Amino acid sequence: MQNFVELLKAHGLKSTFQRVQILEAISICGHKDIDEIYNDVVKLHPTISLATVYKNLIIMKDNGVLCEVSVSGKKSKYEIKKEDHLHLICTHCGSIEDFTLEASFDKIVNLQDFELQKKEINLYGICTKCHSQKAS
Amino acid sequence: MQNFVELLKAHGLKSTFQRVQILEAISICGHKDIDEIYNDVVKLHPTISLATVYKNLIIMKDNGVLCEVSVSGKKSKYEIKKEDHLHLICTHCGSIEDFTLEASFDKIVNLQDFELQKKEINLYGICTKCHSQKAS
DNA sequence: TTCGTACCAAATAAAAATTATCTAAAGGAA
DNA sequence: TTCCTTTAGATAATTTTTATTTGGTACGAA
Repeated sequence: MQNFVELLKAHGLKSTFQRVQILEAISICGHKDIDEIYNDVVKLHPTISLATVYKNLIIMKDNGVLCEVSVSGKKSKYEIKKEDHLHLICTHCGSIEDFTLEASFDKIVNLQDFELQKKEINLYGICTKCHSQKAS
Repeated sequence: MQNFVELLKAHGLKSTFQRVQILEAISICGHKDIDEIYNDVVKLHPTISLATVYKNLIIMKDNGVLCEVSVSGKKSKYEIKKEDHLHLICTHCGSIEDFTLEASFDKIVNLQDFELQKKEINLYGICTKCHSQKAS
């Protein structure tokens, strides 16, 4: 359990009951999509609006508190930002497990007790073309 | 330029004008989202319905003709299925470049003339729990 | 304290995206 | 060609996401 009040302030965001509840909900299992988050928070705070959850997920993502995990064919999951890591995503039950390792990719794949079906590696950044345009 | 008629049949799908046009549109730049595909195809075939594009993307994905590339914060892109590879996604212009390499992850990252911001590695498969349930 | 400002939540409303339904037409095999 | 099955197109319905409006609350300055 982290101190989410401080986490929010450290990123320049006001700490509100709703934001802390959203972060609490995510931290329970590490990854949740918006419906799971809303369903969790609404139990503790029945008047919360789904739009509030949308807005706060976006603002917390933009300010580096959260990361969005794009999952093929499903709604994005959100996780509290931490160092880069792998996601082992089960195509059957949808569970996501984190896996931090600095080994080579082949090593990772062979080590796992996980029936691998698909590897998805996306590197986000600024491409050469955009980089040179920014400089000029 | 591939023979998309044969590709479809090889995956047990009927070859229709619309499906071939969708595949042609994707193959031009390698990755397109649904709006880009629709805008391309509608020029050649003005009566095509957006729902047709949706339906065909899903069916061609389910039958292994296409892959969905989840892009954080944007609509999924679709690509014609091939061997696993990296995606270099520019957060500025949205361009996607394929990068096939069997080197270690660190090597890949350092080699690139690409200002890396975020690594997203998702491995899809069947987790241990689901695997044992299927066996029983 | 009393304003004024800024930010936020909630409640709609609105817009956008996706899926379902139904009928006519096209594809593929005999 | 003929038949059967699948698909496309049109439309409606649903779902998802975003925008707008209103009211509340915290904070600082006067």
